Amino acid sequence: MATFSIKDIEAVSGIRSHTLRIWEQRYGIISPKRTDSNIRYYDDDDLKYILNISILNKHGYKISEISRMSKEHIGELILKLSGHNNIYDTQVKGLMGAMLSFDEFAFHSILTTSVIQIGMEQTIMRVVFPFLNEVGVLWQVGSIHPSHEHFASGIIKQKLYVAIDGNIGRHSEYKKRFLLFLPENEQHSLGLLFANYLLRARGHEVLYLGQEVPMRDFKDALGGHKPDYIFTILTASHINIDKQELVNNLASVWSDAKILLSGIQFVKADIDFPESVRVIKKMEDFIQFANSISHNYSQN
DNA sequence: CCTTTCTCAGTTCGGGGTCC
DNA sequence: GGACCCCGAACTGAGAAAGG
Repeated sequence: MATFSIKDIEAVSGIRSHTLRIWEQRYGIISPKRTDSNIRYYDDDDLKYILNISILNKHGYKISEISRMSKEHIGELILKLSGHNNIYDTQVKGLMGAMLSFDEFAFHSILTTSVIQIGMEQTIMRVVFPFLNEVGVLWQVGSIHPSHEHFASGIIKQKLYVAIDGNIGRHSEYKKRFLLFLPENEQHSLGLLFANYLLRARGHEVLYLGQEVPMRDFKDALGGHKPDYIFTILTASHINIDKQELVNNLASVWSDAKILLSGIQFVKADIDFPESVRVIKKMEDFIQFANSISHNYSQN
């Protein structure tokens, strides 16, 4: 079971640490365990409970009122709120709680409800990415296990696969050909998968090679597919790769294609980008680009 | 109806301890 | 040694209740 410092709780829940202490003192609302030197630490259940309290509090419930509610009642109210409004923070906190308790049903239903309410794209942009951002905060401070991240990203990927499936073969007359891949050792495929979905939803043809693609296999795929665009993402800082060489290789390997690069490692890299290369700084920019090449596209 | 008082919730301050 | 944590007390602001 993971443990969290009061600072971790503050970072994830948005509740200031002194406020947490005063809640504890005045309302006995949470009673974290203490180290031998009297420092508070919180477990998964505590964090989930605090996230729920924070949601109710933001929806106007008084803290004194919440302190008198049973955990079951709080759970019921949260489920109601997640289902009946589209304030994204509620969904983000809900996903966090579901992840920490490995509650697959809750995780699925929050995502599904959101997709029904605001569509797949907005769910990814406004709920999933902010959620992953918060996971990243906990990840950096070492407060969650890899299993939590795998659990969450597994379900999110599953949702994306289903959504992608629904668009297979639906090509528009203005379709462009895309080749999507991740360089060797780059593991974070969610962004690429989302790009796959965005493009297919707009009627483009996508050859999705996924992660761990060696350059020679990549070259084999090019001849058959003849892409108009090649898109890749590089985010992981630990990858020992010559980025300039990778960029040069990509620019020369299929000269008919434009190269689209995204991910922090390209965005902040000190590289000479050939003319055919375009760096996409944010996912919003990719969506804008995808819209600009997609005639008559309207979301959802 | 307006002012005063009370209640609630969050913030600030100061002093001391713990951790890295 | 500096960042972080703990605690209690006092302060602040908003809103509700009381009362003249």
